Amino acid sequence: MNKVFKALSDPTRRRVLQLLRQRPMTAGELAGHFTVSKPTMSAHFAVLREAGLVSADKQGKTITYHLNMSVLEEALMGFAQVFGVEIKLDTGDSFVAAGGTTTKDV
Amino acid sequence: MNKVFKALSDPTRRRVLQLLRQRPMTAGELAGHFTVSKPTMSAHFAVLREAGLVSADKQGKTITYHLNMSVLEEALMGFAQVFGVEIKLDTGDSFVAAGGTTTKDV
DNA sequence: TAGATAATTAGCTAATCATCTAATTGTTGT
DNA sequence: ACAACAATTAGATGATTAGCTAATTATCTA
Repeated sequence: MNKVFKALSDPTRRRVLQLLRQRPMTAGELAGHFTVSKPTMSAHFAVLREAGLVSADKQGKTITYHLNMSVLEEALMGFAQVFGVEIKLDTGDSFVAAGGTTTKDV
Repeated sequence: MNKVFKALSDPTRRRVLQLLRQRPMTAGELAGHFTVSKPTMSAHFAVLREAGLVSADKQGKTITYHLNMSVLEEALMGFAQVFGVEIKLDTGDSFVAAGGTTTKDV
């Protein structure tokens, strides 16, 4: 869980996740959105991978990254729980609630 | 907002926030919960202060820190919004919702 | 097979960070 | 005024981090 927070602490990495929210992208495509060098981006990808926030799929000579939304959600859930913040995750087809010692129904 | 995430990226600081969730505490009292030196804790407090996550009240020779729940909530809201995660904050007397481009009522 | 392309790894540097001890500031009580 | 106490600031150190260029690996295609 610490790795997730560490990964999220960098603005570049947060923006990578944001980009991946829309659709999976290759490493090069992602790198094109930033001014830093490709090897630097590669390092950012590695941090995100190790935190489990993204997964890499190799197709031929390109590597496509996609967001692991569940890991992001779990981190958010865990964090909210610790701070007693009611959270409802809209996973697309259902809601899951977490947090709040006294569950106030809405 | 970057300062908030940076502040949250350290486990010690996250635990400080957790402790302050229950009740305000003095710097010394907080430091008592950790094995690191008081100056180190003081530095952690400064990071949390600069992120706006805690506020300091000086009473005589002691300084009492308290959690700025609203800042924490706003950070969580902003983050959730960016990732399209529906969030409901239980602020004690009302709920506030954020996130989700398509608002599914529950 | 050679050249081009996508991405990573290697190796380095400058900056930031968590930590420590020692010194300083400000407040209280005798 | 002075000693004790709470906390911070000063200054130093070792570790981590974000960034770069150059080199490497793996794949595709002419």
